[in-house]
Amino acid sequence: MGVPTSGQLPFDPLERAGELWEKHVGDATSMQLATSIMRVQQILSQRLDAALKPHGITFARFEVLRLISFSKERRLSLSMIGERLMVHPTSVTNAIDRLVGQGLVVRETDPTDRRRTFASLTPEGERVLDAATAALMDADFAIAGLDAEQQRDAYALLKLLRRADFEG
Amino acid sequence: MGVPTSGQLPFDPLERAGELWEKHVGDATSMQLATSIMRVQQILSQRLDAALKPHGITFARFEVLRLISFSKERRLSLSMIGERLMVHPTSVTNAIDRLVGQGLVVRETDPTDRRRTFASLTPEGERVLDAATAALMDADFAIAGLDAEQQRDAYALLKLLRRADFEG
DNA sequence: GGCTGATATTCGGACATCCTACTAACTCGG
DNA sequence: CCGAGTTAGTAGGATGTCCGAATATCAGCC
Repeated sequence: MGVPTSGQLPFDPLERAGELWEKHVGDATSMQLATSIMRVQQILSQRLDAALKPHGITFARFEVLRLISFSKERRLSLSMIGERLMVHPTSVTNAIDRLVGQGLVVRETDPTDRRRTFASLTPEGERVLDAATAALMDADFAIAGLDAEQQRDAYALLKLLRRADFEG
Repeated sequence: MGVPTSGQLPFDPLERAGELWEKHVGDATSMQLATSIMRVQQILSQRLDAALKPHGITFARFEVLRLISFSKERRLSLSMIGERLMVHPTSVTNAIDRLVGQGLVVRETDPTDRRRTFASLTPEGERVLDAATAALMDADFAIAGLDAEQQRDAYALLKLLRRADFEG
């Protein structure tokens, strides 16, 4: 099939890359971790999107729906969504456009500041969010192979890499 | 600026998301790790591409150049590149198209199997690869905040998540 | 030897992300 | 009270990734 997840290779390509790097360049520790993070994200993204496919959304759109549903007034400005998800404003516009097109979200202009646009869930959006949440929990968020303690350890280590981005 | 890396938030949005998830849904461990991986990849990708920008390539293209240079005969078929980097064949075609357009790589048809296409580095490709490698090592592959032991720990944990994809 | 199936690559389309630039609207100081 | 600067959102373009489908070539079997 040629699909990246088919994995016919009899060895771990990242281990191989590390050996070659050590031989030709030098210490491979940081290179291996950086590359590893890129690969794992790719794998995870595919698994998560596959789990959500029956519900017609992607993980990126799921995160938007979830964030809106968690807000106190059940609506959020697009800029707030961008800050919380740490994505570019244009990415939010793109996601909201699609969600509106699917009938899962509606845009409302803030009367007190007409630059601002709120996004809120439609009843259908609520239903899809609930079903998608159940599907992701059922799939354990594609985190297979790590027990709860390892998951927390990994989270703590990755948090150190993110630190610089939420402390200024 | 609205840039995702500017981070004006006084709190960690992933911690906040975890608290809300625990309150409204349930155990947040796997959700937090999955989301964390997505975010860290995004941050890393931006840092790595920024470090490579002066050299005119992205991290995706850097990986292709590096892989070719490590091969025994200093050339690789596109399918081999896709397997090793665990990306879709069309992604390889895309990357090679751009590298050829930049004059860093050349395509050659395998005379013994005319379905196959080899990619090899041009002298300019070698130069750019060396300079890019130095830039990435200088930036420590954007892995700031983790010492060598933590980096190896994180790598080992992430490897467990990848396992299913290189063992069939 | 030729037909069927597998393999290698490419084409076109869909998504998500970024960046730069633009418009509209708000804020604040003189 | 009005102009300069800031903020919110969107438009257009570039990258990279995936998928499905098409093309070309090779391999094996009868």
